[in-house]
Amino acid sequence: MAKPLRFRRYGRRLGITLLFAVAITGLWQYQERQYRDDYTWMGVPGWDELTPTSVHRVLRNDGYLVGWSDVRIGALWVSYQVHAVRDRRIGSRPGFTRDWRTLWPIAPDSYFGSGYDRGHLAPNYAIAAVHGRDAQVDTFRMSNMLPQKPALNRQLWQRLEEAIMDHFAPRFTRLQIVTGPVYPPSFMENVFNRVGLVEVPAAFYKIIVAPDAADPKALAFIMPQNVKGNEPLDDYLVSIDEIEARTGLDFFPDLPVDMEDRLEGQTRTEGWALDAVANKPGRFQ
DNA sequence: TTTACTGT
Repeated sequence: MAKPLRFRRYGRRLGITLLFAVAITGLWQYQERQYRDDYTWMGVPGWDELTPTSVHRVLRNDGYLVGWSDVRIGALWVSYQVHAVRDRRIGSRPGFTRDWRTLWPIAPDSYFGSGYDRGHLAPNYAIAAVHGRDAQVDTFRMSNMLPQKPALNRQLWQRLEEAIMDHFAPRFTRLQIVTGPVYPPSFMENVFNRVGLVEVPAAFYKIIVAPDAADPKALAFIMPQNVKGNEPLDDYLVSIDEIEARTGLDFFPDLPVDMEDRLEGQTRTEGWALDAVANKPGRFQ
């Protein structure tokens, strides 16, 4: 007699729990889709082949998404959008913070004494100017940092980020940016090349897309760690296909096939006026 | 000030 009653009660509790789970999952997925639409174009980056070094999970932030790898112990990509802004003032630089979602202990002081900078993937200035203070604070999470040589971080890379906001963004309604690391071909040969737990990339890529142009345009760069900093930006132009080959990632997976070749298979610079900024000196010399 | 960071 007691048994069926207990079972009924248990069943009701299970039903309520399930209902909650469905509701919360639905809400979460709705929010997830919202984020993906706001921060990506033609789909979230994925992987071509299921290998340990290409698997990642998505961390959502205010203003940008991170594809986080628990094998590299670092981001494989960040995705965000920018547009030209009239008010160029931003808040002061917030402090670096731990990101508990990574589970790996990566502290703000983990890079101290390594000779590497804590290089932003989603940049402080652009995210702050376009998406506001909360988003700016999120860019200082350690999950958004990778070890970057000072000459690259403070000069060549900084010049590219400045060109995006000052020169490219005003030419189009909005830009979709995807940026991240390029690792050496052999995982085992680089496996102990780490700052703390974070694997040191050999180079960094940045993809810039103007999606709303009548004929969508893309620019892509790969910049190695060892640069002087004053090189012309266009020395590092590549196709998106080359970045896909060197990272194992698949960018803009929802692109129609005919557009894919034009956008990803070639390096086309017309419409960007790259010459006007390629040799512009950096702010920090 | 308005674009990086550094055992500040």
